[in-house]
This record gives sequence, structure tokens and C-alpha cells, in this order.
Amino acid sequence: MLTIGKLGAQAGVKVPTIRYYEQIGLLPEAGRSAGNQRLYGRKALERLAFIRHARDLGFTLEAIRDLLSLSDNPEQPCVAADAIARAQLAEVERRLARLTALKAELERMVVQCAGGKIADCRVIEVLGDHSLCSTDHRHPESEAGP
Amino acid sequence: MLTIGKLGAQAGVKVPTIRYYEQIGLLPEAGRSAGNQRLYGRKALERLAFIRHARDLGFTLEAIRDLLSLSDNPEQPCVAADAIARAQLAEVERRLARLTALKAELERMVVQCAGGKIADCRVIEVLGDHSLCSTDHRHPESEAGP
DNA sequence: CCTTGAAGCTATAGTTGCTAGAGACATTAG
DNA sequence: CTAATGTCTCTAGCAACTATAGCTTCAAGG
Repeated sequence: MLTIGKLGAQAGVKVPTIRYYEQIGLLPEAGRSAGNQRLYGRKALERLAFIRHARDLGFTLEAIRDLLSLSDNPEQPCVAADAIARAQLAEVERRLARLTALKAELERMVVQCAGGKIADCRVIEVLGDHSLCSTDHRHPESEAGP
Repeated sequence: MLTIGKLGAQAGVKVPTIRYYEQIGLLPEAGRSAGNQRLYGRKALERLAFIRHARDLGFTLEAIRDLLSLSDNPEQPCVAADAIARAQLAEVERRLARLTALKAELERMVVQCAGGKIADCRVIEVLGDHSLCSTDHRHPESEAGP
């Protein structure tokens, strides 16, 4: 039996995250020790590894919830799981396209700044006026990072 | 003079988002009409377009705040703006690499679904066991999004 | 001129996927 | 036995918005 700390270490998931997953129902309520500490077995470790892995691949917790409920009924056809994965793939492809355009734009911006004054600096200019952009990166999806 | 709705339409930003930007100090407080409605001029439109554009390019609001403060004092050297752009470029390149790996992984998963049972489903199987992966996509950065 | 409906206002709370902190109890190494 | 670490619950916070409620203001049609 694993304490929550060992479980987290084995699965590569932080302790508060595990408690969070339990709270939102992604993990079942764990059994407790005499002193009220959570104890986990191999099944919990596998489930958590599944979640961790799917998160690594960019699946949302909602999608993971669906995938888990599918894998809990293994006699059904797997079309649904396939659809979820395909949707994820499409999303990844959209992001790739957008990031590729963005990369080109940033490279252009960086190249053109040669240490002059802001007044001559295209970084600001490019961002202020879309017509100076080489690519069209106008899309409403959120893409913000760290 | 533009009302907030027109401004939003012109800049491609939703109305509540504009009010949010004002609230966090990214946009200055707008002047008001007799009936207490916000009114905007061309300067505000440009500034908002700048923000929208930078968001599209993946800049965080913090980075945008810096860029705006730079462009508000155009006599400074543009080294700082260049540094911001370079940092963004590095970040974008990291994300691109990661997404490319994810895409390969997801394609592999998706290709092999032939309408069988969940029990044999490649998607679930791959998610449950990282050793079935061809690439190492284990990185802690958050990359998810709706 | 008056009404109606869209657009605006404020303020608050919700979203996603965690992360951080406080203060108390449990377990374990020396 | 004590000290250090681990775990407990609970609450609040992060980015960057989005949505709701309940109001006021504005523009256009009849």
C-alpha cells in the first residue's frame, strides 16, 4: 500500500494534484489508514498513470473523464474513444499551424531589431499594425502560455 | 467616437474583455458620455489592436504590459522589446517541438482504431502504458486548452 | 412622442487545472 | 523521546477571461 506521497512520486504527479483529482471525482475516494491517511494500491497507481499520460498528451480533464468511463466498460465499441483522440489530434494540428506562423513572425521581429531606438523598432510596429505581418494569425482561440 | 461595442467589433475583442483590460490597467480608463457610457477614440482602438495582436501572437498580458510601457516611452533603446520577443520565440519553439511529438503520438493512436471493442482499443491501451509510446512527451509544462 | 429592444452599466461569481498557504495531526528516523 | 518530515482539511490564489443578474441608456420605428 502506498501513501499519497509515494503514489505521487511513482506516477509523477504532485500530492495536491492527486487530492484535487479525488475531489473532482477523477480518482475514487481512497481508503484510509488508522490515522486517516490515504492509502493506494496498484489499481489507483494505474489509473493515475493513465490520467497523467493523457494530460501529457494534452487531453482535458473532461476528455479524460470520458476515456476513463469508457475503459470502465470494456465491452463497448471503441468508436467514442477514437473520436476523443481524433478531436485531440485536430486540436493539436490547429495549434501547430498557429504556432508555426507565430514563430515566423517572431523571427522576423527579432531580426529587424538592430539595437536602435523604440521609435525605429519594428517589434512594436509589427504588433501595432497587422498589415505589416507576413502571415495571418488572426484566430479567436486562446493560445496563451506560461 | 466609438462605443465599447463598436470598438470591440473593430478590434476583434469582446466587450467584457475590453472592460477587463481596463480593470487590470492595460487600457486607460475611458472617457464617458453624458449617460455614463464609455467612449473611445482612435488611440484606444490602436492600443486595443496592439493588445489583441500580441495576444494572438501568444504574448502574456504581462509581456504586453511591458511592451506597451516601452512603446509609451519611445526614446529608450529597443533592447528590452527585443528581449521580450526573443523570449517569446524561444517559448514558441519549445511548444512547437512538444506539439510535434504529441501529434505523432496521437496519429499513431488514432490510425489503429478499427471499430473494435474498448478492451482492444489502442487509444486506451496507449494511454495506460507509457512504454507503448515512441516518443518521450513527459514534460510538466501546461499545454492544454479548450 | 413614445415605446421597444438592443446595447451599455456595475458587481459578482464561475471557468480550467492546478498551486500555495495555514494550522493541526501522523509517522518515522535517530 | 524528540525532531523532522509527511499528511490532513480548508481556503484562497493564478491567468485570462466568460457569464450572470439586475439595472440604465440609447437609437429607431410607429
